[in-house]
Amino acid sequence: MKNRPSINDVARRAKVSITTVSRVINNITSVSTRNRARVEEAIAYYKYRPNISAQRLARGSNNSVGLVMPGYPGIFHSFYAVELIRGVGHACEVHHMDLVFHITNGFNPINTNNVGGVIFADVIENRKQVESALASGTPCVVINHKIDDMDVGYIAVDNILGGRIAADYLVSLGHKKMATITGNLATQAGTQRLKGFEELLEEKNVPLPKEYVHQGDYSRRSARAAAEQFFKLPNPPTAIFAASDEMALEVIAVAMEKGLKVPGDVSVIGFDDNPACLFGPVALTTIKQPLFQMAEGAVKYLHTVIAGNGTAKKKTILSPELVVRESCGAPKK
Amino acid sequence: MKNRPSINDVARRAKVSITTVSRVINNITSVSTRNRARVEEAIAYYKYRPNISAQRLARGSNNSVGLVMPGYPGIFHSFYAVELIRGVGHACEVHHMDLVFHITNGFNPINTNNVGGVIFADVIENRKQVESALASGTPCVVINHKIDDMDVGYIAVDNILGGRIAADYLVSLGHKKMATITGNLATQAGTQRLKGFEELLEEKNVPLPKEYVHQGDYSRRSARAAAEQFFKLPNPPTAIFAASDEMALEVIAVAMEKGLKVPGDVSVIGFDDNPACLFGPVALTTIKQPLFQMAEGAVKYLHTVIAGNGTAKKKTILSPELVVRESCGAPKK
DNA sequence: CTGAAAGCGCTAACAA
DNA sequence: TTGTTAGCGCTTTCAG
Repeated sequence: MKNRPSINDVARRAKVSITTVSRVINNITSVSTRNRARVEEAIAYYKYRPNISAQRLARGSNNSVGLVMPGYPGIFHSFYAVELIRGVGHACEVHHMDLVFHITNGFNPINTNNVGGVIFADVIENRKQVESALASGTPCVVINHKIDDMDVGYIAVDNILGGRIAADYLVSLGHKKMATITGNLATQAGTQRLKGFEELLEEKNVPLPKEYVHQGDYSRRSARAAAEQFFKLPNPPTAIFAASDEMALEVIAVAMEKGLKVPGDVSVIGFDDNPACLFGPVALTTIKQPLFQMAEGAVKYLHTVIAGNGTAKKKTILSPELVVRESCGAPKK
Repeated sequence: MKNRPSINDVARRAKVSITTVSRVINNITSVSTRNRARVEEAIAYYKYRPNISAQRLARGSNNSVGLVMPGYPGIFHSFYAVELIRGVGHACEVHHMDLVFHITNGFNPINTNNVGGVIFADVIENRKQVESALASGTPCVVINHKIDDMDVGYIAVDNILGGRIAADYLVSLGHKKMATITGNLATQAGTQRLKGFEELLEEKNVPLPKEYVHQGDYSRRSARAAAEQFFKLPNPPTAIFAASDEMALEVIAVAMEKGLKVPGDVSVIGFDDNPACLFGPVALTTIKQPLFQMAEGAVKYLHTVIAGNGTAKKKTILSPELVVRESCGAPKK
């Protein structure tokens, strides 16, 4: 079927030993220019590419990274997941690593046997998986979830700060009645964005009544339910912080259906900085979270750990950033 | 670092030869119950998992599948891509195959060296990649693009039929002025949905003036531009067929911004059956395309080809289906 | 700077 | 039903 040229073919044609071929493949300098040229010629001639399985077997190490995504429904329809995949995919290409995908229910231990390292895209109920991966000696890094009680790398955004920034901005605009639609509270990002929001409001002595906090799950559907609740309230909020841009977009949609103006009647602020925010009827003000960079950072981390050279920073916290566009304004008098 | 138990450890503990261990790993029946039990005990004891690189090297075959996605901007923000990834990921899990990701610019030949087969998620300007993958002896299958002049498998939906179904439904509702926003016309799906739409209209003697055809690219942004054009026309259409649900959703959004009722003033029909269609202000009527199944089918195809047993159907065409919800009605008198 | 030789962990004839 | 033996294609000592 597939009958590829092997290192032997190349060596034969170049009239050198396979060792020499191996040396040029691996960029080892101690090869004479003459031999190097011959080998390169032969490689080109055969369009030779080393067999990775053989390399891995011989080297005893594996330069592929597993990306494990929690498989809850809807995860794949989120900007979050998709941006992560893009970022990880891109970084893997840059570092010449293979990307292997695991979509997990969170329970079965994932097979870390055939990857050099694994990236967990958030950790929800799958701590066990991280533990067992770690136990097998596989380098791990988790994205967007701080874990300080395990010896695992992470790269996360400061979600508490994100919640605070949102609240602070709204307060600075003069709002007194601010509501929030949380993310999935099973995720650390969800609880922490809420926490930051609450914290800052408390510091500013702005009350946050229970009916102003609606538990969402990052989905448009949950945002719609929440928004409808909010607008039905006898004393509706003048500003809404949604824990994801997709939810924020849905809030705007609901508001417009009800004949409310954004930001005239109600201000809306999101979280993510999803490019989709630019194209709706109102450009969304949001908290930018550097997802793509987190993904890249995770790959880089594994890359240096697997290569075993240099030291990789184990715990990284990135800062979110306010991006002001059109969806927030001062409250109506 | 990673010092895994090998087949030797297992054999030693079970007091059998490594061959026997190999046999139980590979579910070969000719092993006595006693030995099988011992081996299983040893495997459990060491939590042994075979080294895939070694298996692949020894077998000379590779059970991983590469998924190559065209890397044009926005691809990853589309329902299409995401659904495909989900489907392929799921099917790979079922078949115990690894999924390796390639995001390609369409030009560099993709490295098929380390995969047993490759799935092309559509083919745009990357025919060359398919050719070279095929030339290297790698089984290939392309999704959503019929290619009859190459010896490659495909699994596609009948997009011409899809366009026809949309037009037919609109006509049956009594519409005379129907417009369409096409998909990216560099994709086969884009041109064929348009073709089917045009075809049927012609058969029914309904004119399709040039200003009723707007070239889109599956993105919300392009749909917005198109919709604004349509609604500005002195004689605007009473129904719009968008080649993707995301575009259809945007058309509805624009319509509502202009104070038009859907479906009262304008009917909208999409393509995909994206679950997001259920949650907007108006549930979207659409043409369902079985993306998830296409993805699964592609994996199954490769699986049987790689395993080399049984015959796999090389060319598969699936039918799209009309899903009636709320966004289409009869035209206003 | 170069090559011979010994594996990496596993599968697959082939014998027994 | 079992084990012996040769590799799969590559890296890596170790001599030269």
